[in-house]
Amino acid sequence: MPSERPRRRIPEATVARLPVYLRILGEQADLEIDRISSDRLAELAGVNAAKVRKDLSYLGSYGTRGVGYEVGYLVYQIRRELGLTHDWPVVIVGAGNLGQALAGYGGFGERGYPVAGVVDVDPAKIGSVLGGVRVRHIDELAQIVQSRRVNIGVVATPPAAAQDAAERLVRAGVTSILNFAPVVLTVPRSVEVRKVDLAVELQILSYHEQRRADGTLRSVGGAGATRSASA
Amino acid sequence: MPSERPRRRIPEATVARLPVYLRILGEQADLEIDRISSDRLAELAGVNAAKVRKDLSYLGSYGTRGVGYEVGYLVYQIRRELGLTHDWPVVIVGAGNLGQALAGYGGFGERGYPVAGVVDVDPAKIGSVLGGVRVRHIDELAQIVQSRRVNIGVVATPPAAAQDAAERLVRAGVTSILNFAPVVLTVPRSVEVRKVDLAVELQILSYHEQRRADGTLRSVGGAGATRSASA
DNA sequence: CCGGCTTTGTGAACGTGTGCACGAGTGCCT
DNA sequence: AGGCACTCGTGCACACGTTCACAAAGCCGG
Repeated sequence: MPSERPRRRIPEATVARLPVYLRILGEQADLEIDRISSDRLAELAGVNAAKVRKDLSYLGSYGTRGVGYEVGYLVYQIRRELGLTHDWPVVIVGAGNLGQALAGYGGFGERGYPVAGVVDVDPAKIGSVLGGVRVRHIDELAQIVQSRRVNIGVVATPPAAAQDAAERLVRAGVTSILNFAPVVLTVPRSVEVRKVDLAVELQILSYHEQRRADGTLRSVGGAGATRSASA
Repeated sequence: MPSERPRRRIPEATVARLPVYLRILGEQADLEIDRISSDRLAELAGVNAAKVRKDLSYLGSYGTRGVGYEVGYLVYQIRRELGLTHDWPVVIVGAGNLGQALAGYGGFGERGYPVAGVVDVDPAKIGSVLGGVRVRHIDELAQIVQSRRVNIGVVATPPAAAQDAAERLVRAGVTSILNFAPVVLTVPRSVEVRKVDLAVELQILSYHEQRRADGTLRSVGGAGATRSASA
């Protein structure tokens, strides 16, 4: 087993697909399938086979021509590349509707992202327990981040409080933020931000519905072959 | 006021940014600001000014050289392009943790996406009320979709049930799906799917953290100028 | 051991998205 | 009225991402 790390830069688009491959490969492993072709993986992931091969080639993880890829090895490689060889504790800011749902979700910890803490400004919320974690005051944020070595923060506050939450996270030492609030966060360049915005997703869908409606001189019965769809 | 609709095809990347512009413009309108330059809008949206101008040019909505854009008119144009001139009722499949959070969220209806119904397979959940909507059995899905003219479905089921949920939605006549389950849905080409996947987002963040850690011969104190970050 | 079948890895072409730079209008001030 | 400062709209070049197509490489049966 080669311990080489080619360490080439992996394109963002590829990074975004690796988690999907990883999940599928895990499912295949559970089914005791230990070899898979790019064609099959592409089908399961809903993408083009050439794309799969090119994506995997960035890992330096070689498949075997004429045979395919070894599932277990691929899982190992992708996990390493995504930094999933150890846990990444996260801290959630905001114990409202969303914060509660996230903390109670449970899928966090199982997937390697244990909730190191939940904080809020509202004294009424402090002390209540969400998913096994007690809600603490936001002033304790820095202490939590440092003692638990947290790198990833989740912003689950109302829009008006999100920028402040982000700034506190950054000051506490967090370097990656997952933002659920519908606002554009301003942070230092060195901090990575990803946004999950329900309203944006719905509006993109309604744009397409709208377009569809405009051209509604066309067919009524939904024709079209079946295909796989990802994000 | 020109009633022309240039109706050019708008690039996907632009479509994904229009909702962000729209939200910002709405905030500006609330502040009684009725004119805005591409520079200012770019700053607030965390993007390049040229990109803003190019994006807006697809709308055919013209700004005024030397002055900027009229906020109200821009809002009107973007809303129309995104199909926000009328409500888009949505139906939620799955009344578990996530489905409950979504239905109870409230932000749906306010933003033009009223919850026309919530359905589940579990008899124990049926009848309970979420966000003013009673949970009904999944067999009533088609009836809800047709009577309420629903085009958009939300999949909030466990992974194993997601494909079935999607198929039922499609059969009922839904043409756009917002998928929260971590699976790749297979649907007819004519159906638009968007995915929101927490695990994927976290894994992308940890990839970057991982990379950061690899190169950790570099600075420790987080340097770097402040900038805006979007999705 | 050879020939045929399979599947990878990747060069090259194409399409999409980004950002600069500048011409072309517009409004304001003198 | 003329000049100046400002800001839009867009042509162009470049970067990034996707897909095709095929040579290279491995496996298997005879």
